Amino acid sequence: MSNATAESRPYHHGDLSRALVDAARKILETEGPAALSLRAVAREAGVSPAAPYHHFKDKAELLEAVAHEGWHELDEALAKARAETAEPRARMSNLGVAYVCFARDNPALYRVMYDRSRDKVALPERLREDGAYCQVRETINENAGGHVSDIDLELATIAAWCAGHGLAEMIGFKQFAPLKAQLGGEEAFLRAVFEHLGMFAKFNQG
Amino acid sequence: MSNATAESRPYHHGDLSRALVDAARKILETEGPAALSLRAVAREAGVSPAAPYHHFKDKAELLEAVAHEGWHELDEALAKARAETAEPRARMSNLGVAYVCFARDNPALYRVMYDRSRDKVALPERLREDGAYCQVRETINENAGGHVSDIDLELATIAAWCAGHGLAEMIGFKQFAPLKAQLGGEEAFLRAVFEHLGMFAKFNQG
DNA sequence: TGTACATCAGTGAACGCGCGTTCACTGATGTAC
DNA sequence: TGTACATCAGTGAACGCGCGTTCACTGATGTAC
Repeated sequence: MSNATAESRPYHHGDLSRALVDAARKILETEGPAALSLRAVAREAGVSPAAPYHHFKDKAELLEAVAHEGWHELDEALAKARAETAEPRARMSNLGVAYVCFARDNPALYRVMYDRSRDKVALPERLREDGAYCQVRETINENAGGHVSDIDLELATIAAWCAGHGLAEMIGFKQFAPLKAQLGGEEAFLRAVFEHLGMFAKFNQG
Repeated sequence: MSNATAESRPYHHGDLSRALVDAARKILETEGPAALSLRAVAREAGVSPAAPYHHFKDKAELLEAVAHEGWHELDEALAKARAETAEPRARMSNLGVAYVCFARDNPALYRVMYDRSRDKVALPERLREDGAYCQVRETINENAGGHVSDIDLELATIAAWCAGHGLAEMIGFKQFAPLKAQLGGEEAFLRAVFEHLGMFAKFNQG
């Protein structure tokens, strides 16, 4: 769809920004982050190497747009998972599975998202009230029945986030294949690992 | 120490393999993984760009050597942390802190270690009985008093490993600074997060 | 409705760069006799 | 102990490559009158 089919493409593209972000994501998922050059993106979008500069200041700005889109989609995936049940415990579990599955399905995008965040003061998802981080925090708060100090809530959210991130980064490791098979699939494996984290035990004892 | 001081260096280096690995690590920690080119390593070691080829087949092989050294040092750091106490619960906690501190102190090396592992069937540390992974597993086994199935032990180890990895990757995030200050330092923050993971609650209830 | 013209969004060639790797070479080392 | 010679471990120049970015340009679009 995004390749240059010399036949029909008009001189003006129509929505090149969009097409460039799509092209970047396609390259990311098919060839990995190392292959993501501005020239490759332009090539994939069927456009000259200079064209992207009419839409993005430089390569970093395009990457930023890609990462931003990734965070947004992660937000949506978590919101969807969270809405599937009203039971706090199950919500938490669904959230964890959804998070890791997002990373599994978009591994290169996921890496770009974090690479772009690493040196920022705030993670993008923290900026919005409906962001992924806040959804996790609110779900933990529900689990605790609301009776938890701000600082404990923050720590628990960080703990959960880190556990999810660690698992997300490792879920693709070939290493785990036998165990996954033994447990009857990847999601069962995921739930079993979360179970073993005994996550949020602190807030779930009552 | 590794710069070319034209005065004294003999034509033959003596131990260029060693010097190249050192140079690579220095670049890694001062300029980050993106700056790690073979040419930069040779430059840092004060040697021509072709010299490394007498010691490593290609760039990948040098990276491999660097990663290998990293895993080895991680093993040692964990062994040291584990030996500091005989109390299983404290051992586990120390192991977690030591792991994350290793990553914090060698962030770029840590990333290279995982980048080199990502596509392998087995993680290097699993291959040796005294490796980091086995140390974690054994400590969890101690916590459980030895009464735990193989599969549960494996799952718990993976859970702990992922949690540690997630925290290790995020520990440097500026985001956490206020919370660290509030808790009285990075190690206190770390221990608090581990505490909130409620890790190994499953095996610690008795 | 038609036309002049400013602006927008492309092109394609070129820039300088650093990279991984190879090559023919040479200086230093060590070993056999 | 001395010497011929094979081997080892460097050099420095060169290769082709893809990159990010800039430049002068031009075709397409939209707006004022």
